[in-house]
Amino acid sequence: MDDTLRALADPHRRRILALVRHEEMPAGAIAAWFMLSRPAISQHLKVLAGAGLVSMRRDGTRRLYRAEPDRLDEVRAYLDRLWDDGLVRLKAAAEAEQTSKTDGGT
Amino acid sequence: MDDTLRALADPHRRRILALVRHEEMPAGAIAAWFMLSRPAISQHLKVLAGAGLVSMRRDGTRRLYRAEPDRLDEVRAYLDRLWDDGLVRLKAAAEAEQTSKTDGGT
DNA sequence: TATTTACGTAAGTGTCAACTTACATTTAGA
DNA sequence: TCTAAATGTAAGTTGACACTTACGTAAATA
Repeated sequence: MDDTLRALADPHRRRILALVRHEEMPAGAIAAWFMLSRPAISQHLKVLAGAGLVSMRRDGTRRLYRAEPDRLDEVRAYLDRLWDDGLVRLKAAAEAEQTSKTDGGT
Repeated sequence: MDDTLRALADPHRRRILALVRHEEMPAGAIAAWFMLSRPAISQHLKVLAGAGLVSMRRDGTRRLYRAEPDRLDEVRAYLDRLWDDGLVRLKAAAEAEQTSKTDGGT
């Protein structure tokens, strides 16, 4: 979830998500919409894929990306719980331990 | 919206939000839950306040913080639009949520 | 096999964000 | 007014991140 929210925190990545939300699109076509280098887009796509927000399939030399709605639904569910649920306190404590483990040195 | 999503991208700030989601809490009490310096928490609170996710009121020397649910509702609405340009999925979510409480939405 | 096309990866750089300690500010009370 | 308590602000350091250019890789084609 942490990866997902960090991925969503970037405006360029949100634009990419909007582009591929309903139809798959090759990386080059995505990059064409931005005034960034293609490698930059490639790196953004990698972040989005790592967060589970997009999926990829090969088509010859091209790579077609498509949004993954399930992941965003999970974000929505998480935000709902963050607000309404009492369980979040426990989860927050759990994340605290996980933070100190994986995120040992910032 | 950009400020809000960046604010939510930090695990410490999400923990703070969970702590003050339903009752106001002084800054010191919030900081007591973390293994961070109080200035660090103070800065996080500033970010959250700047994003409109928490509000503050003075009580003597203390400052009581409280979550602002409206802002998170806006985040959810934004994510809905990001996916479907709103409409279908938002309507379904609204109807699903209508059972628990009445929510006007935007 | 050599070349072209489409794309990812590596390496390097500048900027920003999340901490720290030290100090300033505001309010309560003796 | 002086002190103590609660908190915010300033200044500085470190690490992460979003870029860039240069290079590597996989698939189609001649």
